[in-house]
Amino acid sequence: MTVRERLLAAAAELIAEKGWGAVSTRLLADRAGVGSGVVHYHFASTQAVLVEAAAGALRAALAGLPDLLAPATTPGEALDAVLTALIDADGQELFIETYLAATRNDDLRHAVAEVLAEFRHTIARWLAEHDVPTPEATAAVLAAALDGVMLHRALDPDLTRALVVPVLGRVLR
Amino acid sequence: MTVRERLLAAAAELIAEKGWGAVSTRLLADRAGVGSGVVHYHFASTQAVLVEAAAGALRAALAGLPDLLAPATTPGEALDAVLTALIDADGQELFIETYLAATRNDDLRHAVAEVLAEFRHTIARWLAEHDVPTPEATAAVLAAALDGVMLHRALDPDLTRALVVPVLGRVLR
DNA sequence: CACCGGTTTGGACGATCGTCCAGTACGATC
DNA sequence: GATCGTACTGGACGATCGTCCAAACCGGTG
Repeated sequence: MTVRERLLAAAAELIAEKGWGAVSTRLLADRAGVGSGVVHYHFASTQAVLVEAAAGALRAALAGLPDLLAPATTPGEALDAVLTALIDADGQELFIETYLAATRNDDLRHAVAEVLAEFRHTIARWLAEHDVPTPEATAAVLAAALDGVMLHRALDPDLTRALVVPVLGRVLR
Repeated sequence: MTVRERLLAAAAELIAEKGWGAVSTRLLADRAGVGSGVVHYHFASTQAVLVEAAAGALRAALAGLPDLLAPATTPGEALDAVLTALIDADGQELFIETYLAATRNDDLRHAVAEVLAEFRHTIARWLAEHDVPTPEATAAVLAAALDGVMLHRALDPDLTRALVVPVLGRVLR
């Protein structure tokens, strides 16, 4: 793992842990186990590290989706698979932080919009193949609902998969 | 409007505008049109202003909900009313910022948990009165889904009320 | 061995942070 | 008019911020 990669990994951890606005150059370097000056050797600015790390984490999460969705034959199975993956991901809060940061940074906004569009498209394709009505609109709302569940789960662990799937499953009928 | 209230109003604006971590003492005082020292005269710390402002905004939004929900007779009408109120509120991003900050501040966490529980309860009561199955679980998921829609709307204005209501309405049947 | 380009270090710089406090402004009370 | 308590101002303090840079390090080449 190169120093550059260690910095990106540290950034992803710290955004989720401390919040986007609380990740500083030195905190980043300390977590990566390097001197503080190396951040600006590999990146143009501290913000640039955060943006690249966040966009990378989003794309990585998206990459696993098709394989996850393929074996599901019923809406309940599909929902269950996606939710499990999202809950297991350590980056629950990272995603939310990234969405908020994207509203204030144009580079990040474009990256997030791209990933989000592909996420919706992947979901919509599965929905269309399984005869769910209005697949595009359903996918858009489902993506939002899933992120909302992630957000609320950070405050209320009782919002379990077993509770969410039956209710959200009604959307897919 | 007292200086104390002006500070709280400024805090609510700035959290939504700049993000929780980027609201500083002097930014707060400037927006409220007062000297920078007055913040620590009325409040114990800058964080305390943010917490009180955020909790107050959440409670204020919750206070209008019952009156909003009362005239609705169908799930579609109820959803439409709640979504309209949320979208019209200037504080879309304030709520999300507050949720994230609550994961890192115990005082705020308790305040948010309280408001969220009452929000769910209000929704659940309406659902039970209109014969929607599993009203408690449905209300919990609906609350999360609505916040998710608010979050995605900040990035994609195409996620309109007209698109969301029919899809999310399926949850209420 | 000397030398080199890429990598890393740790500290300097000015700006801004949260907090604190001596001093000012001002209506109420005597 | 003198005194007082509350509300407020603006600047001082040390800490930390992002950024930059001179110097050190280090494997590969002459």
